[in-house]
Amino acid sequence: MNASQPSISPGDGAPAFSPLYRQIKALLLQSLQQGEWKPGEVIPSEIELAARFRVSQGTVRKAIDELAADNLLVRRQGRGTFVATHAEQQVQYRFLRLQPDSGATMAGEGPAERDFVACKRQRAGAQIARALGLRTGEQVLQARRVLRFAGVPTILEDLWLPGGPFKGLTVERLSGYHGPMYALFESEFGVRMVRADEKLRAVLPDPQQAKLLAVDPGTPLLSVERIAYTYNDTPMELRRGLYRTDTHHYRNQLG
Amino acid sequence: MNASQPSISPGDGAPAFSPLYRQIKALLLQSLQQGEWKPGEVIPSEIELAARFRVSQGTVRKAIDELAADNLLVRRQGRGTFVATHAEQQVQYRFLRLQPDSGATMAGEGPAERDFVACKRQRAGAQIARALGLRTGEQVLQARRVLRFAGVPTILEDLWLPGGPFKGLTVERLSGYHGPMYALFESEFGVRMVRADEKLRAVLPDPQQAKLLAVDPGTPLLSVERIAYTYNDTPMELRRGLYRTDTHHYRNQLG
DNA sequence: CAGTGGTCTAGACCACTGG
DNA sequence: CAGTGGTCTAGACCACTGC
Repeated sequence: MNASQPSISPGDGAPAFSPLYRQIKALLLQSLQQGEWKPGEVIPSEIELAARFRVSQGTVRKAIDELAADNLLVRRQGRGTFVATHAEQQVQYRFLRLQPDSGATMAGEGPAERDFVACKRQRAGAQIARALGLRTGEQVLQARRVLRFAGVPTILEDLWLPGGPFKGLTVERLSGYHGPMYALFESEFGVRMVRADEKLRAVLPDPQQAKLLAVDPGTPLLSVERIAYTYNDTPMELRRGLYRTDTHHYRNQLG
Repeated sequence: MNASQPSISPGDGAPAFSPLYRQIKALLLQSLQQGEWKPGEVIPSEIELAARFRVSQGTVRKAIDELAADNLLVRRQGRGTFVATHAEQQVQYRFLRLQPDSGATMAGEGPAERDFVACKRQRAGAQIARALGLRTGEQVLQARRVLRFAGVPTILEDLWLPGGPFKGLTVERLSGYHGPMYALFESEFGVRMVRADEKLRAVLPDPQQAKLLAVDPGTPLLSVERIAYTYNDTPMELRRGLYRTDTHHYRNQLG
């Protein structure tokens, strides 16, 4: 990497030109992905990184700015720049948009009570395999749980994880852990969820689902299908949730 | 405004210190809000603005960067910086997250067919008034429409607008306009919607709603309540939508 | 070719944190 | 008080647009 020589690749498909700070960003991403710095840890100071990449501090700064905007890094003035993590109280339910209809925050209701109904190995069907980027028949872990708030069952979730990265995950491990599930994935399996896509629908529960949520089978429920991704847009989790929306709602901000 | 003299206000409530570029940002926002530059128009170049505010180009740049991140401005290299608008083909359905289950984009289905069922003046009830920041009994406009895609009724929307800013809006005006409704609001009433909050629920339609959407009354539908805001976090529209999710889904990206 | 935004640098100084 | 990120400046040069 040389300041006066950004590596241009003319004739490329899409980006005929990549500015230096994006190349630095890519290198930082690579370090994150390879675990050089773990979630929650500090990364080297801007000055150190500038020296390492033989680039000005301003260029490193711009690369870090983008990674911070992507929620991969967190800047803290006077302290340093940290690798983002799901294991912090402040951002407990980072990917959960369900809120009680009363103004109260989700955390305000106290931590959810979690009951894991199952956790078992399976061979991936075509649909699951496609969502997780696996081949049909590869091993996946499947788990089901119910979340209760103030004693009321509110969310029923099924989730599928690729068997390889999550080898050794058991229902005991899941049940015994208190804190965000994605924090467990980080610390125990080195898998950090970076972003997710959700598809929402209104549906009616089947009898078993209705029973688990303690609602009448005619109650409309919000179906939330989520695919969560690690670095590099690699899908690492498929989750299908059923949310009760009689006392809660799904909140979304459009900018 | 002076480069060497950022106006610090010690003893303030929250921000004991406001950097220069944020003060510039506030001034630019004020100009946008007062209509000095209208949606779709170019704003002065960075160099001009730097001279006007007696600040370096870099400082103006950072202010504009934030406004662009907020989708209030759009930068176009080689051309200039423009005031964002809803009247552009590229971002036709900026606030509509419903997509057909097939990979196709919404626009790919061709423009929606719109039928306005009603548009009338009302006195705001307590709920509507609160959502729009009005007093109970103030005049509001209420409209209802059905959106069809490929002939299939898919969305039923009720919307409420404050009577003051939207004086003169009629069902003819709405029906005769082709293009995003928010673009009409910009050009005809000088109201630019900047952001919106949505609350989603799964519900069952009442008989009238079911009839308008041509579905069985037992069909679960996605209820989307939206409050849209102009500059300054002023609410300017309440919208209640019912979406069919048998052929479409609501897509959300979590970062 | 002039004008615009985009990148990169170097250096000075400020605000915040922790020992 | 040393070290970190945050702000601001000034100047050089690059990439893109339109005339």
